[in-house]
Amino acid sequence: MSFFAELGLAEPILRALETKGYNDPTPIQRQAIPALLQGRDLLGIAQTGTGKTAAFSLPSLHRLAANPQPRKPASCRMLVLSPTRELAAQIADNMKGYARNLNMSVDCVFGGVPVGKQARRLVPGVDILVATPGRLLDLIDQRALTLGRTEIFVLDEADQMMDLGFIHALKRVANLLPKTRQSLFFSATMPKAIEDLGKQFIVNPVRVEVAPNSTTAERVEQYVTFINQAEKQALLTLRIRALLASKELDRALVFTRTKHGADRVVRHLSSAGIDARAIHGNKSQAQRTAALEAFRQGSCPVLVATDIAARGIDVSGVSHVFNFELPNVPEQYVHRIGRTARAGADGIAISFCAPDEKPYLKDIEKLTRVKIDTMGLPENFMAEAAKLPAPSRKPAEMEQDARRDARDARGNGGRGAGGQGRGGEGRGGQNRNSQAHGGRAQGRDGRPRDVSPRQERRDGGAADRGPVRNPVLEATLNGGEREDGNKPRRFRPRGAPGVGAHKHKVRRAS
DNA sequence: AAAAAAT
Repeated sequence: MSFFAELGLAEPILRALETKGYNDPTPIQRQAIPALLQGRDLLGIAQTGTGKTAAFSLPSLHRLAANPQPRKPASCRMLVLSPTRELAAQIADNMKGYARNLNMSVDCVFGGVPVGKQARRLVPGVDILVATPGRLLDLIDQRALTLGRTEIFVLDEADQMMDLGFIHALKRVANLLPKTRQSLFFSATMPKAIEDLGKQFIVNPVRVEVAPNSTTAERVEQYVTFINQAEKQALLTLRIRALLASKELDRALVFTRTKHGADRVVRHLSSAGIDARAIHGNKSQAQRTAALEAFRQGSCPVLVATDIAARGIDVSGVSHVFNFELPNVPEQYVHRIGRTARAGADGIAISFCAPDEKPYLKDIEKLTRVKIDTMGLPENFMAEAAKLPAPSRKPAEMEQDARRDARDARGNGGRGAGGQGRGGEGRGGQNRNSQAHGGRAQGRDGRPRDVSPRQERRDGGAADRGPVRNPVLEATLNGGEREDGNKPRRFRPRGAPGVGAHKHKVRRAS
């Protein structure tokens, strides 16, 4: 008999766990499951890779199954929100596994794919719905879904979901949920200010914390190499080449600060003969899915990502995490390196730190209370670097596209309608390129774009950036206080000159 | 300052 049985989980759930080969509950599961079975609200803080998904899934499934309800049209009994599409899909997959012996439907909805099919699937209602915020609200606005019968509300990566960019959507969703419900918030990091903000969504929560706030996974060996920005690319290429040659590297995840940066790194690695793919928010959903899948399956050993992949993504065999640039939010470092050393494995995290990034490194070391060891440059670095081939040039037309996009994002917001429908409904995952080049999304000059959802995203962003970024409005929403603990930022219209002099002081008051 | 998330 498994130790999960002692927690009081129902037999069909125990059998599903057996199938998966799970015997021992992790610490967060051991602490969270009894409280959740009682119906308590919960604030769960745990390192990555500690089984958070099961911690909220198992007791929730148990409670839903213990109180069976006929399915109600356009409603869900349990709602799970995730900050990225990939994470939502992963959570839904896991939950389907846990629910396999129960008569319980699990569905997942997110943007970047046709909405029609999703809306139709919701017509009879589902038991468990995993979603990203934008598409969820879209479906609600279309009357494809109501939340009036939702019994359990789960917020994964809760700290990120309460960040400026998400808080609006979150508040809307929370207002649509019944007052009496069970709410569960999970995250690996939970800054105090965010935790306070969360209290308006959650009632007298049990607080479960299995590791000190913001600690990094123990089994990750962490290193930092001090290097100029201009030399980072050569260093990354040489390091990965050597690690691949010596078979030390199974899979490597490389984090960059920007989407363009991720593409640039991929071009450099590719021209050096290293198979790498990029995943970031400017890629079409099909490209994102394909890149992650190739990385999972092992056909592509190097995935270059923005922070889109920093959280939650669970790929086994990630032996190395490279921080090509250091994250400026120190919590993000914890999430990033948590992509390695998952489920008992070891991992190595190597960060490249340019002179101007040293303050970030300091913040990270302060947060994690770890002094990160220095890793020197490889032997003959300069000579070896000089031998590397020049990267394939980014096509000039892409540069033009980028400039035009920037202009569009500043100016007219009125494109929206052009991006409709593009015949995607029946189409499966692959071959989405032809779609991007097909029905829609040519530039104004009619040239097809490399990436389909970008333009819409930009416009949408421009349209709602004003209110979301407005600290005055934020303060109002938060009851008169800036909840993030930062000094209010001055609202500045796009394109207006900034206040660069404060750059460093603003970042961290304490 | 960047990234993510709807069309």
